[in-house]
Amino acid sequence: MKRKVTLKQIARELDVSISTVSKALRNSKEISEDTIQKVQAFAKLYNYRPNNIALSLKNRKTKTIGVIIPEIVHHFFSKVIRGVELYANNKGYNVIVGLSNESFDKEVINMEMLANGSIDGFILSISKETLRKQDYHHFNESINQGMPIVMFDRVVSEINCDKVVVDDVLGSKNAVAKLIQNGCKSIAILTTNDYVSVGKLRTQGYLEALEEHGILPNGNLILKVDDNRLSEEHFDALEKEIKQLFINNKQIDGVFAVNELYAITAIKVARSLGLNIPENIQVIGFTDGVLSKHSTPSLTTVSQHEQVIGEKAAELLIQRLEDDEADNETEEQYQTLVIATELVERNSTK
Amino acid sequence: MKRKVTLKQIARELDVSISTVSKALRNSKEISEDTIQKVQAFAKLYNYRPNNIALSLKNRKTKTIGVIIPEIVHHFFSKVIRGVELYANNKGYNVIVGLSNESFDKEVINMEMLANGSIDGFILSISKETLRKQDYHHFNESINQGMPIVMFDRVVSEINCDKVVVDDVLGSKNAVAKLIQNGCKSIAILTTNDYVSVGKLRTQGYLEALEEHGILPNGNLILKVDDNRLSEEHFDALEKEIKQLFINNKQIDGVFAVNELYAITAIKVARSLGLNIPENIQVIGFTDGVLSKHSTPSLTTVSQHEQVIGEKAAELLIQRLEDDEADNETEEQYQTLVIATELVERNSTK
DNA sequence: ATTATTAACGAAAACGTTTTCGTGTTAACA
DNA sequence: TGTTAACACGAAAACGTTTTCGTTAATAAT
Repeated sequence: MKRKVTLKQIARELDVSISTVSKALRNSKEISEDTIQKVQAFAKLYNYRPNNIALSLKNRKTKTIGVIIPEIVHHFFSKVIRGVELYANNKGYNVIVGLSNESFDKEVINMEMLANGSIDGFILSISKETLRKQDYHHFNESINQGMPIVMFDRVVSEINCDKVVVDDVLGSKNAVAKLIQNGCKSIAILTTNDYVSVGKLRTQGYLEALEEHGILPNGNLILKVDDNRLSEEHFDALEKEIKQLFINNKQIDGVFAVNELYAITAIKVARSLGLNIPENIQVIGFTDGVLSKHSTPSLTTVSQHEQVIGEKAAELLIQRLEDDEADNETEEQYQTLVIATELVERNSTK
Repeated sequence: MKRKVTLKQIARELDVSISTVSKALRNSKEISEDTIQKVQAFAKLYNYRPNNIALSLKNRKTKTIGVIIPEIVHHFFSKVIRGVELYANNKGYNVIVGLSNESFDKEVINMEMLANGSIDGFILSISKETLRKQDYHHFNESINQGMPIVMFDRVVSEINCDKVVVDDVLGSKNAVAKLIQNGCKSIAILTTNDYVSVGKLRTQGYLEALEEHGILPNGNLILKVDDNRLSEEHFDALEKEIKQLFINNKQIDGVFAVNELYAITAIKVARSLGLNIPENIQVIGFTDGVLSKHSTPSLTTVSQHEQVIGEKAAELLIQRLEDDEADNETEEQYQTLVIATELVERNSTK
C-alpha cells in the first residue's frame, strides 16, 4: 500500500527543491527544459495528483458546494440535486449533501458542520419545521460570514439571497383553468397547510383561476392536509379525508392536487367510490414524477423542470462565488429566478 | 461582512500566542484558569469554530465519505444514501455525492476528483457501463493507495473490498415460490441482461424456485430487457416486448419482475389485454418503492431494506477507517454483508 | 576588467490547526 | 543560598501546496 506521493517526496527523490518541482509541473519558464522533463516523467510514473485539501487551505476555497434538502427520497429533490451535480461538476465543483429531514435542529447542525471551511456556499430548501418556527438566524449568520446561499423552491422573503423558484401561482392557475376549460364546474383542491410556501402559493393560483372564470370559491372544496407526520405512515388519514371530501361534495368533477401523492390518492379514492377518471372526475397534480408517469390512468400534471432548478441554482451560486473572488463587491444585487412550469397532459383529464 | 475568526486573530487580540489560544480552547491544564476564561469568552463572543480544512490537512483525514452511485433520481439509490447519511452524520462524517450516470468515464473522473484528499473512503455501486467493460482498474488503484471502498448492490467478485448486498437469489426464489404456492403454473420473468449482476442473480433465484418445485423452465418465458438506453425514453419498447410476451404465451398466470417498473408495466399491459390482476395474472416485483405502494392494484414486492444497506455500508467503512487509524494493519479480512429481503404482500397477488 | 543581464533554482512565507519541546518565572525545599 | 519542581506560556514543526523574492553562476555588454 503505497501512500500518495507528494511534492516533497518527488523533490527529495530528484534532489531538487519543492519549489522547483511545483514550478516544473506547471511548466514554469523559470525551470529548464531538462528538469521539467525529469520532474514530469517522475510525477507521471508515480501518478502524482495535488492534494485537494492543501489546495483548499492555500486558496481559501474548496470548490465544493453544500446542498441541504429536507429529504432525498423524493423525486423533486433528488432531481434538483442531479441538476446541481451536473452543473457543478462541469465547473469543477463537488457537491456535499446534507439532509435536514424536515427538522430545524438537523438543518442547523448540518449547516454548522459544513460552514466551517468545508464548502464555499450553500444551495438549500428550507425544512418545514423551520418554516413553521420562522427562525432564520442560521441563514443570516452564514450570509454575514461571507458564505453565499441560494435558496430554491421553499424560500422566504425575509432572507436576502439569490433564489430559484417555480411559478407556483401561474402553474396552478393554468392547471385549474385547464380543468375549467375541460368543463369542470366544481373543482376541489388538495393542498397543505399555509406555512409551506408552495402550498400557499398553489392555493392562491387555484383561487385566482376560479375568480378569473367567475366561479365562487367554496370553502368546503379546499382540503388542507396536515402534512406534519404524513410522509410515511399517516397515509391512511389522507385517504379518509379525501373520501370524506368526495362523499360530502358529490358535485365535485375536478380535482387539483398540489403534489403527486395527493393526486394519485384522489384517483384511488374516487375509484373506490365507483367514480371514473377522467369521465366523472378529472384530476391534475403537481410535480411530474415517477408516479404521474406510470400510474393508471397516467396523470396530467404540472411539471416543474426540477433539473433546471438545480442547474440554475448552481449557476447562480458559482457565479457569485467567482465574482466575489474578483472582489467585485459592488453588485450586492440578489436575483430571484422564476422557472416556468409546463402542463403535461396525460390521461387523468379529458 | 466579518470574515471567519481564526486562532491567530484571537491570539493577537488577547496578546498571547496561538499555541496558548489553542490549548485554552481545549481546556489544557497547561494554561491558567484565568487565560482559559478569557480565551473561551472571546471565542464564544466571536463565534469561533475551527477550520475543517486546516484540521483535515493536519490530521490527514477529512471525516468525509464519498458516495458514487449511477443515478440519484431512483428510489433504491436515494434511500441507500439516506441510510449512509444517517449513520455517517451520527459519527461526525460528511457525505459527498458523485453521480456516474451509468457511465464508465464519469465514474472514473468522479472518483479521481474525490480521491486526491477530499475524502477518506468510498461507498459505491458500479455503473452499468463499467460492469459491461469489466474494467475495474480505478477501484483497485484507489484501494492500493490506501483509500478503502465499500461496494453495495452492484458488486463484483474481482475486487477485494467490503461489500453489502441483498440476498437477490433467495429473495427472488421466495417470491417465485410464493407465486407457485398461490397456484401459478406458468410464471414469466422480466429481467435485465446478464452483465447487471443483480439481474443475473434474480434470474437464478427464479430458476431455482422452479426447479425446486419440479417445474421445467421455459426459455420463452424469460424476457431479458435491454436496459441500456431505457431509463427515460425507450419505455415504449418495454411495453411492446411485454405485450408480445403475453400474446405469445397465453398460459402465463404469474409474473416475476426484477424491478418495480417492469412489474408496473406488466400490469398495465396485462390490463390492456383484458387480463385482471391478480385474478388472471399474479405479479411480484423487486424493490419496495413509491410505485409499488401507490399503484393500483398495489404491488406485492421484494423489499430490500435499502436504508439498512446504506447504514451498514457506512458502518463497515467507518469501522475500517477508524481501525486503520489505530494501525491494526493485521486484519485485512474483508467481509460481505448480506441483507435479508422481505416479501411485502399487497394486492397484485392472491 | 567591470558591470548589467539572464537563466535556473532555492528559501521562506502563507493558509489554520495541533502538539512537542523548550524557557522563564515563581514557589518550595534542603 | 542554591537547587529543584511546578507553572504558564511561546516557538516551531508539521500537514501539502503555491508564489514571491532572493541568490548564484554564467553570459553579455561596456
